Amino acid sequence: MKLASSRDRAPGRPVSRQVLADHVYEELLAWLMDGRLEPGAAVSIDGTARELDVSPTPVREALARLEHTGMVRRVALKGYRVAPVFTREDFAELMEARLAIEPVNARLACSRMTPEGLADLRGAVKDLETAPRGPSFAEFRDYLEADERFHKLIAEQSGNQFMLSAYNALGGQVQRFRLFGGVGITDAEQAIAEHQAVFEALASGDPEQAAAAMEDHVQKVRARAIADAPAD
Amino acid sequence: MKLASSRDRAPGRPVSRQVLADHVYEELLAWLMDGRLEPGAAVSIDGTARELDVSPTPVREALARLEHTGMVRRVALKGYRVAPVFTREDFAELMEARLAIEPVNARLACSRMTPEGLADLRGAVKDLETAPRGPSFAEFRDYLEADERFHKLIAEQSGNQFMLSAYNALGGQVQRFRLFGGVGITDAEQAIAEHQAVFEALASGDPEQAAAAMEDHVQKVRARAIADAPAD
DNA sequence: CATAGACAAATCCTATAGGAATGGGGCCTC
DNA sequence: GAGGCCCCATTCCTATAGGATTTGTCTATG
Repeated sequence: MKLASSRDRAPGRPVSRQVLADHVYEELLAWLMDGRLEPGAAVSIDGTARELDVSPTPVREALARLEHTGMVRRVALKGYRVAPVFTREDFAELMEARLAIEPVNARLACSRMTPEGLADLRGAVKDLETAPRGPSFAEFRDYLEADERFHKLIAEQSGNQFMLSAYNALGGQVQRFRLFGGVGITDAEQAIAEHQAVFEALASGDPEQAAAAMEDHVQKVRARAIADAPAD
Repeated sequence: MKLASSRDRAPGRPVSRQVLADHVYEELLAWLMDGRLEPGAAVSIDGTARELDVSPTPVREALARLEHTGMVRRVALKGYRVAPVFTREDFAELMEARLAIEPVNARLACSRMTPEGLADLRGAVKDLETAPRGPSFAEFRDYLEADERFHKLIAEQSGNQFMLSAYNALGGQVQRFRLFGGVGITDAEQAIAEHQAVFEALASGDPEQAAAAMEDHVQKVRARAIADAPAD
């Protein structure tokens, strides 16, 4: 594979303002979410560099950033590995944390919601409704993406950089993908209804109602996931 | 300055299992907390490498990790800078986030508290009481360290890796140091009393009481800080 | 057959070198 | 005198090379 290097761009074009390490970072992120890198698999620095046709230096920098997100783990002098699979305990902890953080985000976002923010949220809900949700990963990828975007938009609209950081620390983007990695979407109808409820609560302008709707949603997600959890 | 390289160790001695990038990371962290690197100051990769007598590669890796903590910011092709100073809005957002996260941590920690955890907390409170708190940074450094340790211990004792990540995402360790950078400690007596209250609530084993004590503490910290906030 | 030791390949880690971009200072032009 | 242009020093960014470490395999020995 060959990444676009900053050297390759045509002269005069607006510069990309992005360096190779950033491209490598996003490429690795895509690999993780595509399931191309399975949990526990080793991520060789030199190997990845050869694969992407870059030198190990930017790969090293990209992995250093990824490590802090929890998606890969590093052991000194041994290299990087994709973080291990989610256990039931991990899932329970994640939901506990989401219950602590996301209703607060909804409450804050509700009181500071802009028309543009509402429009973005409406778009995410729409995408959630129309996204295909077949059994294979490629088919429900868009669904999960819209789900994640909905929650992330609320975190951003909270207007609180630390709440956004805390939300991001949950690793929502990827944890979500990995959670359903072998399961598929079985609760789309209910989940969509709950997202609509959250959206309407936000649109209504009542912060407490928004927080309650979000809490209800997360709790129901937890209940459904526990009900048909895959074996560890 | 010269960092200990893995090459320097005597043969046969147990290997350090730590690489140069880790040393650089911790050294930079210390610089940030010592105030040796002021907000807004540029952190040159090559310059830092020369200063620490290492090559730029491990410095680059260390900075990539630091960036994700919010302590330094990177602009592509321009380099790293220490994150700008806290504004009043930043502070308000931080306290809002702490109010959302820390009482939950206290509640969880209370129900899962171990005797060892309680002993550690007791030690942190003791250190808080006995730490000097003079006007200069070096003098109240230990005080802030004990304060931070107290809250971090509770986050760890929560037994929830995601709540701990969320807490760390607030940048507690450093934000705290930077907050009081030019102010000094003026509320030690009240703060110590509140920490003792939180500790006793945790020791009592009543999760709701622990959460309430923590919420009370954070709200009072906010109130006091707003009262005598430095000009932006 | 099991185990310990040695060799080899792969990998990580660091240093060095050089191309590329940025920022500042001086100079020229209008 | 003001504005624009060019040059140069500094710094970032990437590639390459080589030493150090780990791991798998193979062999020899008890």
